[in-house]
Amino acid sequence: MARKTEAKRVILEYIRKSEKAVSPAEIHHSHKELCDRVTVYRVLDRLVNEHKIHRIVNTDGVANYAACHSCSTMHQHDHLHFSCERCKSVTCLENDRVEFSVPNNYEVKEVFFTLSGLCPDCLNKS
Amino acid sequence: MARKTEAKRVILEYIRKSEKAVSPAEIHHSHKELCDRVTVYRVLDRLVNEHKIHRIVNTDGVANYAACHSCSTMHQHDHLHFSCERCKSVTCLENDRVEFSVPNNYEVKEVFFTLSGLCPDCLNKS
DNA sequence: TCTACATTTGCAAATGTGTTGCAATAATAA
DNA sequence: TTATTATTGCAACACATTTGCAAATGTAGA
Ligand SMILES: [Mn+2]
Ligand SMILES: [Mn+2]
Ligand SMILES: [Zn+2]
Ligand SMILES: [Zn+2]
Repeated sequence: MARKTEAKRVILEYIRKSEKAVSPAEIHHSHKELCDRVTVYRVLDRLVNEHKIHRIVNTDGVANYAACHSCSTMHQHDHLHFSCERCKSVTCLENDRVEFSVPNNYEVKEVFFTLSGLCPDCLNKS
Repeated sequence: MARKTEAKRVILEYIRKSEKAVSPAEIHHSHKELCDRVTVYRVLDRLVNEHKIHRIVNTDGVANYAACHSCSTMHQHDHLHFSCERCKSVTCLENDRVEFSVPNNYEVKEVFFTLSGLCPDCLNKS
């Protein structure tokens, strides 16, 4: 049975309050006293398994995590993600869905749709 | 000015002949005497900049590379990719295009559409 | 063909992300 | 309260990718 721990509570709260998806390194840097770096990874794994957050692999290969909004029994994330090439931020575009055809003979379990370029912040500054 | 080197020629040829996208590690393992591991990375970077190949980040964060077919002046890859969770293979589904709406206030430069699950080979064996 | 020189390479070392083993700690069911 | 077991910290590991620098090499121009 899953236990309530401070690390889990604080990390989930942090992810839920964040505008952007966050990386394990970001979480650890902003909560140095909370727990070890390894614990961050383990807490994130648990939260993903409990459908509280989802994992987005950035275009540079680094994992980022964002809150789930309607994934009670299974993950359902067919929305777009935006990866900024300048500030490296990852944003869920929850309202932008994507249409595609499932290829023959493949069993699709998850989908990852990511656009990259410049986010609104970086676009303003340029 | 870009130079013709053996490493570059052989690596490009290998990628073009491959059915699946290939990782730097795969390239190096199958061409041990060709060049150093670091050179593989550098050659791949150059080939991407010259629009000869494109980079696909697998769902496990590892980079894979596949040949470009019509990217003379800039990369244009709005096709689907499939990432097999069992054998880790990455396949370009060049014929499967994706429809999406460009979000407001974002400047989109590249798109990455990846499905994950089981590829035909692994589906057969299960 | 020869030469100058920028590009490319090898090697060693570093960085960064993520994982694993194990003993100590702490949440919670009973 | 106590027993059970999930969770944690720490050290060590695995692996992908990058960096610095000196040596090698491709090629434009003499
Ligand atoms: Mn999302
Ligand atoms: Mn492709
Ligand atoms: Zn940005
Ligand atoms: Zn497969």
